[in-house]
Amino acid sequence: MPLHLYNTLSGKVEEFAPSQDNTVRMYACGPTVYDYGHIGNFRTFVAVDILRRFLRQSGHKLQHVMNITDVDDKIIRNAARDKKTVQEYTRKYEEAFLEDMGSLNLERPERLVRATEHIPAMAEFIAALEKKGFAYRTEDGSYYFRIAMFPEYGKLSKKDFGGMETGARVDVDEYEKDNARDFALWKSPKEGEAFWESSIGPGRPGWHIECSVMSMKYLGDSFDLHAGGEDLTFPHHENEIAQSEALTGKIFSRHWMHVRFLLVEGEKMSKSAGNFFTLRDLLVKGHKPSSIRFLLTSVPYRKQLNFTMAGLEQAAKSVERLRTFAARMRMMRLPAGTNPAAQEAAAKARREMRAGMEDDLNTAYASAAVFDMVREMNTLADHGELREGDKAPSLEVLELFDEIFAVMKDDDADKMKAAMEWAREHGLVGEAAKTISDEEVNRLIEERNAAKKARDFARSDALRKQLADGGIVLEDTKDGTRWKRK
RNA sequence: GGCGCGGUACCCAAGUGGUAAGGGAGAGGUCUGCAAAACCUUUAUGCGUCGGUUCGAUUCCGACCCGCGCCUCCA
Repeated sequence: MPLHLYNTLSGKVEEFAPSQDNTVRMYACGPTVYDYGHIGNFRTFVAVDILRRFLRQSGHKLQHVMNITDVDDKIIRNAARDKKTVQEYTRKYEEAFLEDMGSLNLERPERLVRATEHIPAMAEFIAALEKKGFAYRTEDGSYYFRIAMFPEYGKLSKKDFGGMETGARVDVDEYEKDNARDFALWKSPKEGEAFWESSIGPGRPGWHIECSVMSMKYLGDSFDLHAGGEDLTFPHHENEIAQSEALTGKIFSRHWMHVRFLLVEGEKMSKSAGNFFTLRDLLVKGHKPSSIRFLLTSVPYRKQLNFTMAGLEQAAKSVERLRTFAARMRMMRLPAGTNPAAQEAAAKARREMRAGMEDDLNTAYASAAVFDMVREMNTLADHGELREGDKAPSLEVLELFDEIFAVMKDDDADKMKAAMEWAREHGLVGEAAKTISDEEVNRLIEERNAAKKARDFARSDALRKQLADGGIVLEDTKDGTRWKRK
């Protein structure tokens, strides 16, 4: 079974496959770097990451382009306010974004491209549109796209713009435009704000043109998939289609994927509602990046996800269950051989996980398949029915799972520590709690085991308490002591 | 108003025309020096409400109620 994905353009779930070379050419709208990324941004980026990881697991090659929008009205305004260049202003947020991607185990797209480095190409693109009659220049030197020339306008967002004709009398509030719906391709310079010189005059690019130009430059006139948050469907993506298809006469992107917004504590996230969280806010508050990633993946991308602190706790426990199981499998000493029941449990999990992902990236179903296996293996292990040869297949299932979900590796502590250091540098928090090094942990565990052996339980419990105070949780098993960071 | 999505146990959530996955939480139990982990049992005759189609509907159709999103360069 191949992957089936919902396509906003057709409004249906369709089989998805790259059109050439087994390489998926995809473009995802990236961040506008005017601030730190928030949890809503990251739901979209995590969903795209899940897609790309699953495509690769399915044997496809990837050519994934993501833009960094480092020029827009807000950036230009803020940069002017702070008396900085646009580049100075955006660079720190761009770096922060890349760091945040790392925290959430988001893979780097094959290409990350900055809008400001493609301005000449944008100007040329606009000039070509003007030549074909799809764009016009207004008196102040701005350029607009003439929607009336593109009858398919609205096909992505399913909006009806019928009856809009060139010169038709509409309620125009911006008198310079031919039609109120015409959108800006290029904006003439404003007093005191940054602008670029170009072949079509001075100014700055509109938002939509950036994505058309960069996607086509690196992926060709037509490519396989374009993704973004649901709010981008209209007008952003609709406008990209109009610009690109007007120019080339070819299909722009064959497939459109839109990720639904998340809610925070049941409400739309907004600064005024007090439920606005950047990724950094959460890390500094002590939430693990793996919990955040797991919560973000736990609800399929087309469903609204209610992001709550309780949900974060639950996600943390779910991840812990999987990690504990993996550790148990690795440590357990078992008799040689295999158990057919265990072999089948692993095979089934593998099948079901794949089936779930192929069904429009049903991450909830896929992870349920893994949890099913975990329970069955644990039961067999408890009953002494697991064999040495059963470990590898179950660990392989976890590896396949983690190629996509990427939450198994316990590197949360390091990432959180980095976030705390950042927060401290920015005066957002006081001193971080002391952490115990791995070496120290192992030394204390040895000391405790010696105490246990001597049946000095008071001493051993004191040592465990000491470790617990440092956030280290111990588990004694017959094959030795396991530990993890809380 | 236009377009669209959703309402499943205490919470999150999958799913199907034939009788409710998974995770978390709660309760009881097993194991263990204690703990942790793990396992077992248990928690929806019920899937927003009311009708209809059907041998049979949570799943299809209709109406209604509730929540939410986009339509404002907010992912």
